[in-house]
Amino acid sequence: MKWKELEEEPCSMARTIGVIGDRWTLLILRECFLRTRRFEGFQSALGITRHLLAERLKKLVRQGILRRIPYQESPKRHEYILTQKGLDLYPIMMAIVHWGDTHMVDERGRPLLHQHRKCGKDFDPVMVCSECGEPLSAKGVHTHPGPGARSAPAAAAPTTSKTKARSRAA
Amino acid sequence: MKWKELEEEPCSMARTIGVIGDRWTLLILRECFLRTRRFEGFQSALGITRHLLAERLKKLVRQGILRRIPYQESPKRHEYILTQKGLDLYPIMMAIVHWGDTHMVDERGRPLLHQHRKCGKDFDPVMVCSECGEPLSAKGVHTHPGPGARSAPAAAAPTTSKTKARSRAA
DNA sequence: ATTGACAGTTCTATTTTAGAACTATATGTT
DNA sequence: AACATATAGTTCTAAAATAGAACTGTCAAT
Repeated sequence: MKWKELEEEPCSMARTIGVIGDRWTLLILRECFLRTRRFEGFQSALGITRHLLAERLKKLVRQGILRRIPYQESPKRHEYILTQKGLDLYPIMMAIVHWGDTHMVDERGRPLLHQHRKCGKDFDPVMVCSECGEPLSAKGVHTHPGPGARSAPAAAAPTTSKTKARSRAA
Repeated sequence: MKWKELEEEPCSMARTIGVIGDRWTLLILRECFLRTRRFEGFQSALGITRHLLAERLKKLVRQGILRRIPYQESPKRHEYILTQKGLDLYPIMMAIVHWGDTHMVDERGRPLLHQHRKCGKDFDPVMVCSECGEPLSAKGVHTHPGPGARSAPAAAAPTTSKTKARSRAA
């Protein structure tokens, strides 16, 4: 599969994965949320090759996740700042961190704690239903096709090639 | 960087990314949550090469995210089922889908809707503070080092190589 | 005049992934 | 008996992505 295609699939997850679903992009975004803004900052924090870093930053800017803003003239220098679209990735980041905190920590415990400014306490992120406020779990949720679904509710139109992907929505 | 190292970094995000942070793994997990269980099911739903699929499934089993369970003898056949550790990835999946629903849908709208069995309504996932129940945003949260932090709060011990990554915790 | 900071670009070597074909075991069909 | 089908892989080569290092260009400071 070419990863370009991913962004056009009728699946919100596939599309999102097409944009942020690789290791370096995710790590770059971590740095963004930790307030790194400059090329050298990302490079030295991550040990990513300069080539790939330049490439990924361009992609994130193209996708509207980062904005490239000049912070000095002569020589021209820019900072990379999260847009609102980028800031909206926060729940994904928190969910990833929380899973790691739950399943991947060693004896030493969590590397980083999160304090909610509003209530002042160290917290865990909890995902709840927007309608009733109750916590969500895989088993408590039923998925069904929405207006953007590609195929009829039941069976997807079979494709000709046997190795081609079936159409699958999410 | 070798991706093996990632799993040993003092950062819950890096460790998690080391396990699930690549395109195919994420898409395989999507299928798991959509109740795909068998090799051929994953293969035809995703169009992934059989080679990579076998490789990724092995890794997910090794990581305790999937369990390989026999469903028939002669010839021996197995299904791949999410463990609790795997089911705990649900908030990550939902967060990814929700971001896509918000920022990546076309005119047609969302491909898939989610209904909360408990309250019966179609919902969006909302990430809230475990302590006060208020919604979370990047700006409303302050991070600080926890017991597993590698370095002193301020500066990390500098590594020898200039291209080596600085230690960074999350 | 030289050094250093910053933000890249360019190059080759290595690793990963794509794509297709092949293996193996058992069942069902002609 | 011979052949096709289903399932779950493995093996192979070609193409693409990434690693690692060196290089470019602009300006400030020494």
